[in-house]
Amino acid sequence: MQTTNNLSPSITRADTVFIDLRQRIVEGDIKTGSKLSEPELSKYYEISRSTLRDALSRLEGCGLLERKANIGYRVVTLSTQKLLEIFRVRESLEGMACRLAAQNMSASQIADLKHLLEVHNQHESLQQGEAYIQEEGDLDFHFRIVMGSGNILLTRLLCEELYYLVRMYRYQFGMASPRAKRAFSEHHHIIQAIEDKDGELAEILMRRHISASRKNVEKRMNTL
Amino acid sequence: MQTTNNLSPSITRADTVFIDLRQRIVEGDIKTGSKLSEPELSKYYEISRSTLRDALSRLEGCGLLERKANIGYRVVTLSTQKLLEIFRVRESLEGMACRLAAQNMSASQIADLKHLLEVHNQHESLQQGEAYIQEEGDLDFHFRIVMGSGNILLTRLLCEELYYLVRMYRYQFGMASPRAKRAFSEHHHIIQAIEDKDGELAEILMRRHISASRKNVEKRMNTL
DNA sequence: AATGGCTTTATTGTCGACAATTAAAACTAA
DNA sequence: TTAGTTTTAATTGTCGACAATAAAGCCATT
Repeated sequence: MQTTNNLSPSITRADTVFIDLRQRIVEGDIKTGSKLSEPELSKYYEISRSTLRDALSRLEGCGLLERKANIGYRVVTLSTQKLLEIFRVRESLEGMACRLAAQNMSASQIADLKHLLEVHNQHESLQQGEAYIQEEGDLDFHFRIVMGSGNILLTRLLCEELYYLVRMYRYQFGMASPRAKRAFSEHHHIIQAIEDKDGELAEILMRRHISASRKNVEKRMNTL
Repeated sequence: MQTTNNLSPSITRADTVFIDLRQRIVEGDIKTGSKLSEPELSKYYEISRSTLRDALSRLEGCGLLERKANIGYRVVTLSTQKLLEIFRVRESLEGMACRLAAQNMSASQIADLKHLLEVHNQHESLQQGEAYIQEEGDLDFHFRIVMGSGNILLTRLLCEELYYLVRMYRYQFGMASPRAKRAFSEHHHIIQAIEDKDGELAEILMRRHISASRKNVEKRMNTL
């Protein structure tokens, strides 16, 4: 029997351009607030404007681009205000994700996550102050907990929309978090609550964890 | 000086089709899970496939359509499982919105909201059991609180993505909530907390309010 | 009759060109 | 020179057509 191959990638030109543009925007290669010229980009990627616009519309869906009728697409502008808004949304969504993860994560998933934490701890002690790896590790931790929630909608909102914005801020605002060790400890407490199947505590701890990062940004903002 | 008219609507063909399709999908005129034929729809609206696809891509961004490469767009399918996921997300996001609304809503905004509640109460006592008005009123209440949060990202996620899905479920699952009076009372308590600037309580009450709806669906699901 | 492969048809992906709108440049008048 | 207006150029919105892929129909074989 020929099973209807539901997992056929069928990668399309617009897909590859979408992924490449997304990376260039997140990493700041295409500057914040800059206008995207359709003729220019279609020439760059050697594709037609139609397929480019397909890719651009998806990037708008991710919240990385903004569009005005008859004017065109612009890369979103970053601001401390918007960053604080993201923290608020993450606090609520990831708090819920953590509560659900405590209910739904399997023993092996939890074991994997604990192992991941150990690996990150090794890295941290080896290359102390290496902010990049640290931050990527942090996001990896959060990513896995969201996946562990088993809530597809929640996962889509966080992993396919917000996290690209989060990475964009980290790249371009360069937040070398001074709370590395504390963050690691908080991660440890969170996973303990998940292991104990204490969803209520897990949510509280995750919310505090993210809220602390937000307050950290607010504090720095006030000193500037 | 000619101020650059930033508020020029510049309504485009794709915009009107987008809005019309959105309504037809939400109200079930275009059936859940059905495949959208681009040639057919472009003929129906008397537009080219290009501008139709523009509208469709935006509907995908709203979570009303799903797309597979080389296969096309389908209206999302509804399920109790997905509805429960929406409730979880709403519980977290609207809880946060309510907390922020308690901090940020102006006195006049709060007064307007209280007035709205009274109007809804009148309607409810006049046309008892008229589920439609009741449900629309409920969503209007939630809508205003989200707006009152002052968090643009939060507002975008809820009002431009989730609420259309919520209305779609209400139209097509026809949830004549048996908790009308209780819901009204809960709304009253929530706005009281907001008026008292008690963000923590406001969040708890809103979460309970939404959680109760979710449990209501879960209960009904078990009896079927 | 049912299954597997092939052919045909239809749909989506991609392309280039024209029309409508906006932004820039050039021009005129004070 | 500067403000306002007109003209020009560039960009986006829209269109129809072709190519690539998937679905449907057909035939042969078991």
